[in-house]
Amino acid sequence: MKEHIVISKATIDRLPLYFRTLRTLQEEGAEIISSEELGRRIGVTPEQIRKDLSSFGEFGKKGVGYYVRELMRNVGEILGLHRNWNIAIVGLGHLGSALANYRNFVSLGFNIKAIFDVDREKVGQHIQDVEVYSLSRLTEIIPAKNIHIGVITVPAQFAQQVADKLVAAGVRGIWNFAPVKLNVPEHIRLISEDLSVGLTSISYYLSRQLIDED
Amino acid sequence: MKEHIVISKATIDRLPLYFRTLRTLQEEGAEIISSEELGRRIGVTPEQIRKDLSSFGEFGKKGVGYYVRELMRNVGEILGLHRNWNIAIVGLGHLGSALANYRNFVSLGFNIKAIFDVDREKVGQHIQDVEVYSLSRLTEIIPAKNIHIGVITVPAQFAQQVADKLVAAGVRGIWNFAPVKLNVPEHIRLISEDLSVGLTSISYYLSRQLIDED
DNA sequence: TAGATTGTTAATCGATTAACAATC
DNA sequence: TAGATTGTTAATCGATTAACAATC
Repeated sequence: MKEHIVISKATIDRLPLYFRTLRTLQEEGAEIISSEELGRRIGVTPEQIRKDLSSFGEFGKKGVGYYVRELMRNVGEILGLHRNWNIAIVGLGHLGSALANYRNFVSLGFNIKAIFDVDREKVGQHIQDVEVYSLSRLTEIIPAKNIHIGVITVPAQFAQQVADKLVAAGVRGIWNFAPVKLNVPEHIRLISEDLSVGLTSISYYLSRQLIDED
Repeated sequence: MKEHIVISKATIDRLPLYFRTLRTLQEEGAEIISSEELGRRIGVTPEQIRKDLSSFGEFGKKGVGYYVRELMRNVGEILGLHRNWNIAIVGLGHLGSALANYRNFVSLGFNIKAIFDVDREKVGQHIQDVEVYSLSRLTEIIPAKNIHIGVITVPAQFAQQVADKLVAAGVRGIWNFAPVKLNVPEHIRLISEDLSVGLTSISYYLSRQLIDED
């Protein structure tokens, strides 16, 4: 691996797409893939793919292409998917429940180890064999179960305090679905999703279409 | 509005964040906000905000700032949130069900008008007053209910055929949660979310941290 | 008026695309 | 060998940041 190259955020965001597509290809039985064809399947230019991959090493064979299985393994290692990550979901509402049941995460090496909620009715239940704990036990259970990543699916007004508790309890990454800006220390990796952004951006484009059509 | 300026994708993706924050400010009773303070709340530089807004018009007052209510109305209009959009959810699995129950959409002007699923057990049920129809009736119901946007939450292998049906039935936008690249005609606005991207990107950074710490 | 803050132009930075030598 | 395709450097494009005149 090349050590001193700065890898762009854009590249890192494309890697999961490469991984996903390589896995599909592998399932289909493909052994070799060119950047041309891979690009077509992903919706990215072949140059982009070659450039992205080249910041991590030389994975292809000139005049031939990339070996699907080998490239998948390499991209998987770059993404840290060769090891297992323990995650906890905080907030068993509709979204938290959907994520707790999402089988895809497991196949990527993410293991849900705990779920937290304040609702007494939910505490003690099991979702896919994972126990639901009272939020008050978060500080105790996060280190006990060696949780690396916390997923926040609580209402916006509670998100910051949940984030603070997760950080204090020792998680190293937070995946936030509450529509607020969270403040966390520098060393914590925070990714926020806002589900209304996608829909709103569709709304933007559709309104323009109507104007254009006038 | 300025007509001939090309607005960058990055700008459009930030607008929903501006809108969300302005709404919070308004609920807090703030009447005026500077780009400086707004930037702090959103996590964006003040220059960025002024630049973004200036592609649509002059919404601020020099030496003063922006009137919260007025700016919110303007950004809302830019995003097409001043009108109502009818949406349909295809696939009432865990995720589809979470989206169907997500109250936030309603407050932005998105009205869920229909839900489709193949499961006979689910057909006929109601989620928040919205009826669940058999997928076979999609072609009939989309135009009847004047659905503008279709949300795809079916398993990956069925996503393309659902997209085709939605397009044929007349939707103009598709919000896709299935982890596959969908092909749709040029005039259809497609936004794809892949929930595993966020988690995988956290995994990438956490693996690096470990290496750095060695 | 003086202080504050916008809107906009110019400078910088970063990411994508094009081109092509290296080589399988 | 000839054809194909990578890896990489250079050129282009686009987005962000800095600076400041305009003006409330």
